[in-house]
Amino acid sequence: MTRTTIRLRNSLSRKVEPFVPIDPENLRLYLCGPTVYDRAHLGNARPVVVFDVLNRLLRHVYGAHQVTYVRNFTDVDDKINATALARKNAGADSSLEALIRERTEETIRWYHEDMDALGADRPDHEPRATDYIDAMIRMIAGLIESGHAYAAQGHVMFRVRSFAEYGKLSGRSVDDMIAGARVEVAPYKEDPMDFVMWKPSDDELPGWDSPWGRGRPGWHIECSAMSYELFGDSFDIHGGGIDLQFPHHENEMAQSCCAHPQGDFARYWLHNEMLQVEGKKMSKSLGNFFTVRDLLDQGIPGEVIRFVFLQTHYAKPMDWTAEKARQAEVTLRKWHALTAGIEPAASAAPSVVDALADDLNTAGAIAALHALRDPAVLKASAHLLGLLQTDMAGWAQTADVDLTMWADKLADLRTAAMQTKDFAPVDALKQALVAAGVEVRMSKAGVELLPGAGFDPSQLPEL
RNA sequence: GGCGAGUUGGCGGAGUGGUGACGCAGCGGAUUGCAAAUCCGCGUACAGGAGUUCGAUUCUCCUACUCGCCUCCA
Repeated sequence: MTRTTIRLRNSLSRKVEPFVPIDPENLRLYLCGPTVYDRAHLGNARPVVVFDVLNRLLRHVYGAHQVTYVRNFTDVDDKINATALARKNAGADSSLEALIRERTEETIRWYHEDMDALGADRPDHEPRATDYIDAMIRMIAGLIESGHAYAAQGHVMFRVRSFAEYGKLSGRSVDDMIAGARVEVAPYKEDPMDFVMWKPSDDELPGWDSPWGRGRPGWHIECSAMSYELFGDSFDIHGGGIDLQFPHHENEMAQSCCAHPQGDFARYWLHNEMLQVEGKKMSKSLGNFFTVRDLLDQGIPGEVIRFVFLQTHYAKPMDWTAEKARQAEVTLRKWHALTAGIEPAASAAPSVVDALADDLNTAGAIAALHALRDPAVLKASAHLLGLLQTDMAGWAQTADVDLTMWADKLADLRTAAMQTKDFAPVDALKQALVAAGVEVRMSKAGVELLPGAGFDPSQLPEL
């Protein structure tokens, strides 16, 4: 049996390439996770869902135990520090370090809740930057030793000019970027493009002892250090939002490739495009900024959010609209009803697998799902996309309320009305039931009442 | 300024060098006391221009427009 060939768009080559794992028995997947300073906004969820599907596909093709999925938590960050400091100044009776830990713990808990609601499987490892400070220091020290970095005024900088490939991932040249003048010039920098790997901390900031004094790591080094500790000097796929391509991933690559020149760092880079809301960039200033939790609290099920995400290919900008959410809900309700109580088939439909293998064509996979006629196959295939999972079906389940009394009453009124030709009482009860969210079906065979989309038992009419 | 993505019917969107998916909405019909649900049927869309070709929505070039990233940011 030949194994499905997965094709992926590799940011490094800017082409869709066949995916060939380094070791088919040990696939390694790294996704840049969140900085845990606050609730995840909707855009944060996109790479999570994209990678969740990739993870499912890889496990489907290579075997569940052959894939290791890592997603980090960035818990060293000035916004976290600021929150902790604010709590300290507001009279909190703990150390700054404890307040920071408290803030990151609560944010991670929220993150888990919200991503779980989207049906995203937890990664195999979720390393926290603060647990890998030693590894970062080791890597930085090594880079200084090999001449790729230098210490100055308590900082350690990466010497961008020492890495000939710098700019390869994001398709830009160091000279062009300097010409663009969007770089910070600092006295401790040899070159304006050099970036910080380690920076000093004052007493108001968390810090760790290092050969360069008490300080904290720059942003990029954590992924380099953690991926090395967990995966070694080469791994298969590294992902994140397209906005991370530069500078974050470019810098990671520079650090890692210089620190471990014998390795490749990441073979394939997968970047998802940005999210928009009703055709516009999501931003606080436009007032269209919201979190995953906001949507969930509005009663939009996580599965619906997931479906909307998957309708757009990850490499295209995705537009979140209320109308899409509405349509997604209709479709999912239909499928849930179709597959309720049905055992999923042994394997997913080839049409769905093929669509996903083609650079994660999730929209094509959904199209293929629509074409499936066998509910068991539909269910199994939807599972590959993380849809129609039983633990997510709760929202679509029809409320478990016995409507027999109302059905009987309606049937009686109808029978009587057939004689008297006065249908007003029938219509009155029917409308009341519809208002309560009940779907009313009357036919020659009799009356059938089904709880519908907005069913609210408290709105049922009195008898 | 640098880099990149996109433009398919009312909306969302798949896909293809030659019989124009699918979903939602809409319309007509069957059915129904009326509806709902269901079933049947309908729509003649691929930004514009030039080129390659027997033939292009699908390939090439140009133009227009939209959007994103380049700064903490997924």
